[in-house]
Amino acid sequence: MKPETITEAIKVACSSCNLRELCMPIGFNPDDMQRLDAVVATRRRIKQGDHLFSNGDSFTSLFAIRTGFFKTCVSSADGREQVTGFQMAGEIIGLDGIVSDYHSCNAVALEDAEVCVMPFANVEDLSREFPQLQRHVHKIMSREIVRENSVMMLLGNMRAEERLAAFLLNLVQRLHARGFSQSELTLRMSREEIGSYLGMKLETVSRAFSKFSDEGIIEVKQRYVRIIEPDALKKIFNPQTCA
Amino acid sequence: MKPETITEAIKVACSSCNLRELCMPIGFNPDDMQRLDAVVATRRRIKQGDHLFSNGDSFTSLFAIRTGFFKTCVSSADGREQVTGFQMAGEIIGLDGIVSDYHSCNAVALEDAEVCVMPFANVEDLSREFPQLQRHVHKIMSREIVRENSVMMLLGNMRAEERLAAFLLNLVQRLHARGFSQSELTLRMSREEIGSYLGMKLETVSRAFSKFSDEGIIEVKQRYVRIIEPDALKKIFNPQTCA
DNA sequence: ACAACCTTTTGATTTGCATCAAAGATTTTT
DNA sequence: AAAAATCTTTGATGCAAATCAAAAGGTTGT
Repeated sequence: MKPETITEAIKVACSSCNLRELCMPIGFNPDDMQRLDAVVATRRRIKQGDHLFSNGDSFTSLFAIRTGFFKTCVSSADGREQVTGFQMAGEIIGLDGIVSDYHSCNAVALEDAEVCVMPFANVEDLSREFPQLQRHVHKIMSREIVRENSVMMLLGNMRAEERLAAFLLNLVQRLHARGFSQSELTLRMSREEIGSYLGMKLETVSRAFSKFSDEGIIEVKQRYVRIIEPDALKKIFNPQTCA
Repeated sequence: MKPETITEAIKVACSSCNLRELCMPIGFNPDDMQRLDAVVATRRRIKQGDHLFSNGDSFTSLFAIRTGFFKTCVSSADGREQVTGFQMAGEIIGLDGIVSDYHSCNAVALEDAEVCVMPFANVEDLSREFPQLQRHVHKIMSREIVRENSVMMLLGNMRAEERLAAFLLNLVQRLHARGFSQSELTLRMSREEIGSYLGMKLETVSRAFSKFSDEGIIEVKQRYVRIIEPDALKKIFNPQTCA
């Protein structure tokens, strides 16, 4: 492949993924845009199952997912694992590393992936010059805090089926925002990983899938899921507003 | 009280609380320090039980707690409440509001409190001038993300007694960092609020307290708690490393 | 000082999910 | 293409925590 072709491919991808919001906040002139490109130092490919970073690794960069799908997880000292999130194209991972200069979680590719490596020093330098970039970095971190707040609500207050309904609705909504179907998805993670994220065992996840399927709310075939009755899912997740 | 006295009190408080890390990152010259004081616009007193901000309020400022104790919590549409954190002097609340310009949680004073109001526009403006302040703001947000990761581990993987042990150890450690006792504390929150934070019912919290007390690990008298055997608590929280 | 209210503790019972177990389904390896 | 490994489903059983209930302890208001 010619270098020109690669560059072209990059431009197309950046302008069509959420990453654009980080790399090129709206309202920049071409000169600024060119300088903002400097935030991305390199690309990195990660094979399915490989770690992008691990607990204890020193922190230098944030990563913007170009393609692929990741999970982040933390481990307790006695080996229990908690999946803290699933990330897809356009999302940023590595924010956990800023506070102590080393990562406190693992980021594992659930399928072959490519990320843009953004050395955090670059991000900070450019943030001081471009208030829009600065604001954007702050929003990304705040968004993650708010997301985790709602996961705490799930884990602390919701029952198994409510958790799975919320999970499916969230996943399909994010996929839809990326141009995929509102009703169909292929799960990139196992029942066990879903369970770890939602604080339940893989058998319970499987049973909840089967229950939804029996009720005609979804169609499940292994990792393929089709949402037949989105309103029923919303009602399970939140009995009040959809009653 | 004379104005001079107030100013003096402020200086003393700022240099002795964690807030200093935000207002005056280490290594600044006196001129810079003076400009950094501009980040704090005003003070605000909040009475016990009052809201510092509520879900839906428009976001303009971060708040640094000078004195007092807060809880933050989110509510589901059908009224279930999840406490997402307890905050004490020197800690920053309001980060949830950055992403969408309005708050997505409630901050409630658990005792009479005073906060420094830091208009976020000021924070961002000064961050662009002072890389140390910029770095500090990033670290504060990252720290919150990492904290929430570990709460997810608690909620997803730990049993009731492990959660309460972790909670007590975390509380006493933060109090100790503020000059309080390593072994004694007075809880500012009810059993119900502890339970909401830890994903369990108030009766379960009470039973776990009683169990620890029966085992001689702690002494409990209502909201007074004395930690008699910190190592036993650590062992409950994490069976492996302290075995 | 008393009444009203709220919080905490403790006991009895229920239940949702975990655990244990085993059989299919799917993917990977050889 | 068979064999091995992994993932998923489903059933039977057990248990930790929720729920229901009531009393005791503490706080607030008049």
